[in-house]
Amino acid sequence: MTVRTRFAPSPTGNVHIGNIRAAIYNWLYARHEGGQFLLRIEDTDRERSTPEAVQAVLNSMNWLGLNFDETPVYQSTQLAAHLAAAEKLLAGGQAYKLDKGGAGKGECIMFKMPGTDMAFHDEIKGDLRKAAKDLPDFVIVRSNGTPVFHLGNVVDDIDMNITHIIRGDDHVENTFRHVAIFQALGAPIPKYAHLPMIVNAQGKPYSKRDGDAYVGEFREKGYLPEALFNYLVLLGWSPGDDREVLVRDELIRLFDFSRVQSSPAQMDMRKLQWMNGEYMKVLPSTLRSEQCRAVLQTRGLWHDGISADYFDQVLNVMGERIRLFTDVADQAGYFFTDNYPYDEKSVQKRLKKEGASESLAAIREAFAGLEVFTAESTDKALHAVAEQKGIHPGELVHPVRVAVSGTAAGPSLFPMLEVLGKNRVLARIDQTLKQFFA
RNA sequence: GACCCCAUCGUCUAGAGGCCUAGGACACCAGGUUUUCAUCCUGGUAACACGAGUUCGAAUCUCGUUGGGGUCGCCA
Repeated sequence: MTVRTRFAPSPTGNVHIGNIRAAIYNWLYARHEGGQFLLRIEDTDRERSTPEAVQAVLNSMNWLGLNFDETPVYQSTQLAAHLAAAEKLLAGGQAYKLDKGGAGKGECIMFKMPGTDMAFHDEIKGDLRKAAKDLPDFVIVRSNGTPVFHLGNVVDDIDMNITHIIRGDDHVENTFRHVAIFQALGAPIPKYAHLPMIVNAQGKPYSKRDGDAYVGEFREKGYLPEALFNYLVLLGWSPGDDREVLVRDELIRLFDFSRVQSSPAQMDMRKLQWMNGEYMKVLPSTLRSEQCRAVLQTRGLWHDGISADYFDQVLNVMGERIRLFTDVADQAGYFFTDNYPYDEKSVQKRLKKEGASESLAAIREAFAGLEVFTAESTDKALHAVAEQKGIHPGELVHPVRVAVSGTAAGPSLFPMLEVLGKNRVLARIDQTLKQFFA
């Protein structure tokens, strides 16, 4: 029998990182086994389900490359099947009608638990059991005639021939109920795997307040889907050796429940960033520049005057300093606007110094006289000035860097000057002289 | 509160009784390279929650304690 897994999100907002990891594990396992990965939208909570939220789910999955097989099932269309199952249970005596009273709600349909102790095997947690007294009957159809989650969930899983249910830890308790329904309906019981939760930096469950918890936010912050995918897989699973940067095909080949952790894991944004850098290193340059340009556009730093050649040079000179796409705006914005901010600390350290203005002025003169303005020629010119003034080249390098970029950190100075070009460099030195030494 | 689950460096983890004076990665610190930053190289700090057992021997097995988490809806 071929393995069939599913991701069954309820579309009620953004896609949480914990949910998407469950989706990833479902996807990985199905691909590992050569089976199918299905999508079911559990949109029966009419109050909260919105088309936008459904689209958010689809977007997140698509971004991460979680392709699904077959047509997605919208749970709201399965109402008749759910109610038919309830009728069957009623007819078989495994369910009964009851007026639980209160607020004049009328009769609902209760599922009758077997009345015995229950147990099921979890692929990650091992054997889980529960005493009969802790397994009370529960509502499967509301008094208004609509099916409850437990019923719909199980009926749909039967309908979709799901063989493995991989979901969050928070469903462990539900599983006893679900197993009972499978049995009552005469359906084979799927295998279960409950994933530990992902907690925030305080070790607490993620809440709305925690940023970074939604898939879309990682995308906006400039992360690569491959990096997030790799990182998330490693959050709760390891291949058993020391490898960490594993491409998708390797993950598919290696993934296995026996190596899934059973304790909760914390996100470490710094490690995620490191991993993103690893993937950034091997990203084809056309994709890299496409994404970088998109960031500049949304930040309002892009304009038509930026030539493809200039843009290429900037990205080239920035090199591996761009670990996130947003770094191009955060660290290299001065390449795209003359109105760049001066970093206060850098100014204090490199400009507000004895002789800095004279040095800048001297360099400006030397640069102005250059016929060709390249990394080599500016390098030569700067060293000549240093020698002439009898100072260390660094005394000139640093002020020039801060003058033309506003910051003390950045690419090698001379290649950077070449990219900026003579006109810009001279104008920026003038501007700096005027602003800080006038 | 009841029931269930979990517990190795700051974080993610390796470890399925002797290979563990506990390994790797990120982060951090120090040094080297780089006239800045980053990269890169070298080195370093840092953990088996606690207590009893079982055993010749326990991070690994058992029990307890403590701490954390999940669930207890006519939400999903």
